[in-house]
Amino acid sequence: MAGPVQHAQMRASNLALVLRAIADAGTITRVQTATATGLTKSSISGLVTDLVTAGLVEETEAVPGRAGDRGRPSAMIALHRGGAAGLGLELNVDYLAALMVDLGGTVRYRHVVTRDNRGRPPVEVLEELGRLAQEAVTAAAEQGLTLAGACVAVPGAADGTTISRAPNLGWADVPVELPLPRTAYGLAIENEANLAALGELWFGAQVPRDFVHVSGEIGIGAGIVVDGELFRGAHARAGELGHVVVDPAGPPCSCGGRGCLERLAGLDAILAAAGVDSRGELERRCAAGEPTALGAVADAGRLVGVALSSATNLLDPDAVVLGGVFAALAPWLAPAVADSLAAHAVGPELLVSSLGADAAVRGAAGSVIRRVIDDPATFLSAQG
Amino acid sequence: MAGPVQHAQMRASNLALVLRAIADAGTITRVQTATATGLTKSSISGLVTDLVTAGLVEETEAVPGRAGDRGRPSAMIALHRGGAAGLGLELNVDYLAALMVDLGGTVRYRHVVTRDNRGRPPVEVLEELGRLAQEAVTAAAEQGLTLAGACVAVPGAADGTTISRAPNLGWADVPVELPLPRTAYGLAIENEANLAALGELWFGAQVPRDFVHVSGEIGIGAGIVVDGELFRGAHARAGELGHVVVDPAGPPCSCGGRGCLERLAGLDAILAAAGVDSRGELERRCAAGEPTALGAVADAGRLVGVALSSATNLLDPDAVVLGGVFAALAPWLAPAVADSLAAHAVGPELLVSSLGADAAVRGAAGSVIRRVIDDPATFLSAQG
DNA sequence: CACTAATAGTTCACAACCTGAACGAAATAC
DNA sequence: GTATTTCGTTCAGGTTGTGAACTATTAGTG
Repeated sequence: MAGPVQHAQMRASNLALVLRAIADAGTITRVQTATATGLTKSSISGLVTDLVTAGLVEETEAVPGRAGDRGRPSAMIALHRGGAAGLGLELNVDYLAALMVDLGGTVRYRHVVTRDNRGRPPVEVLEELGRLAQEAVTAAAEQGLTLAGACVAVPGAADGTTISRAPNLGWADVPVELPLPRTAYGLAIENEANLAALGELWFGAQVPRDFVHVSGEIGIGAGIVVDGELFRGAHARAGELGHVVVDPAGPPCSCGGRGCLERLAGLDAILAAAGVDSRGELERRCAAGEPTALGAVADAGRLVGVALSSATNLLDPDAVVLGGVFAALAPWLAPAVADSLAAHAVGPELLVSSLGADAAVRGAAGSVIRRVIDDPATFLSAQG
Repeated sequence: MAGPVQHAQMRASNLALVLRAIADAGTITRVQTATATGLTKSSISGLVTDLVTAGLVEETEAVPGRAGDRGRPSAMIALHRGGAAGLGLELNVDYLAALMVDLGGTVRYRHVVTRDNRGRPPVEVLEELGRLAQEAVTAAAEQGLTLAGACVAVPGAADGTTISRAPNLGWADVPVELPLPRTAYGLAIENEANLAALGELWFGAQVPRDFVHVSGEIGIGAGIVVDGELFRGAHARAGELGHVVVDPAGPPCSCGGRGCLERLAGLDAILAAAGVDSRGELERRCAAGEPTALGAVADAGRLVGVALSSATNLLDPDAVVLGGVFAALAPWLAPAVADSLAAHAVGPELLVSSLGADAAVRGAAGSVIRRVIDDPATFLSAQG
């Protein structure tokens, strides 16, 4: 599976193990770290020293100690929140965003520019995103943070550092290069629905380690998280919830099939059924208790529930999370989803996203932090 | 994620790496192993020595060499097929089976006893399975093979070494203990559909590393293989293809839902639609071109295709494999499955199981071999 | 206030393992 | 017969985790 295990890999693994133990605990002593990881005190000593000199971990002054107990008081260690930071960028249909989080997951910078990017030349949009990124880099420097890497969320599929296709933007095979300084982990590009799911995992409230995150927009996509990891499938095309068939006799879909969820319960379908032409108007009418609007949303909810019951039967998650437009419509949508989900599948909890539109950028920034925690050795060697 | 990496783990990892390289190559020299694994000649030397003394690897006399080239001829090493063996057992509704494979994947022993186990007391059935196992153990000894472990395939869910529920047998919470000698890996129990998928992966013809294997019987289950590993989900309940909804307005299912695939395309449903009362008779009528039977099978195939298209959209596999009864009915079923699959999803190849009813036992036996290859260190230390 | 007990963290000799270079082995080429 | 080439082993050297000894620091005890 993996490559050869040499001494360097051994060290790298153990550094990651210790850093993760520290991250999970928040604040912890060296001895506690030793018992948590299974390594000895001596090893922890050296590993922690390395992490401290790299600026990833710091000794906190606040020593709550084991008050009332004898013995030398323990030095508490924790992630160094002033050390590394991850830059998340988002290139979406109607906005650009940059967001930076520190090692502890705190948002240190946020800038969103709303503008319709359809029809704009890719180069121009990427240049604007580059300027946003540079402003974020400047802000990082001002705060004394070391940028560990960057990740761009895009509404489509990515392959390496190119956007292979982004249908809603009308883009295909657009290489992404941004004026960023050299960082330990470089630049990554990832689908926006996947990153939103990860954002929910890392920053959302009460989200388990196995769930399906539904990004309801004009299209319907899902990010599948299995045991805290993104599930991508063999060709990185997993999670196409929008084309799960909910009615074999239903209307034809642009994908060539019939009765796809997206065709019947995507935003366009809901708006049409409700007889309105904007998302804001739909929400207003729902809030006002307008029956046609409520009915349209409930109908969509039932179908979403059917699709999610299939997903549940196949993937066996702990929970299903409604995100995107579905999160905004949750007060009227969720009950119908819950009903039809409960009728067809056992088990999964139904949750509503707590992050709103920021989910994907936060997931992007978080993915950088995640890499630092999972592979601190690369960060150390990049520091020199 | 993993535990601490000590010297022993480093060794264990590298032993596995080398053994896998040898297994993948079939026959290979030490130098080739070094380049394949990324370890140095010196390391390979010691690692191979350990594997040879444990009896997992042997030096083959046949030295094809790089004929016509200068230099010392290379000694070829390969898996020692007379060394370790894995015992697969199957406890199913209408038969019991024992099957043994050696390290190279060759079947060294096979014994199937056909008998309806419904209504029999679990103790009695387990005793009979125990006798089958003992006969296999004797056969292993006679062939000079060292039993590395055993795995039992059951038609239901397993938890540790107990069958937590097996609806088609009417069993629940039955602990499984078999009179087996002490082995390196002990006894494992796993769902039959999952093992059938693994059997297909390891022993089937031309099966990719990402696929969904459909076990069509009275119930319909699926084994999901992702990157060569079984996908179990958060509660080991993944792959419930039988309860994917293919018609929200369909008839109620025993699970409480409506329009589940199993209710509409399970063996019982097909037999009812075809107006016959046995699987054999159904196959005869299909072979004879009887329109009602062919229609019933084709209808079921279309629904299976719909469910599989949903699975494909969610899981993004390379292929979909028809197994169990569906494999037997493939000549008449597969075209309908292929049509509806192609209409609703892009990509997956449609394959038919080549192993028949042996898939699960072979998967069970193979899972033991797999453990030997993945973790030879445990085998070494068990050998003493 | 000294002394003991207890706990945290560091240091250092030691062992396990991989590496790299040197070496021995076995064949072909001239 | 000698040089060349390739394979595999051996051994010194380096990196890393371990375990015991040691230092550091505090609370209790008389």
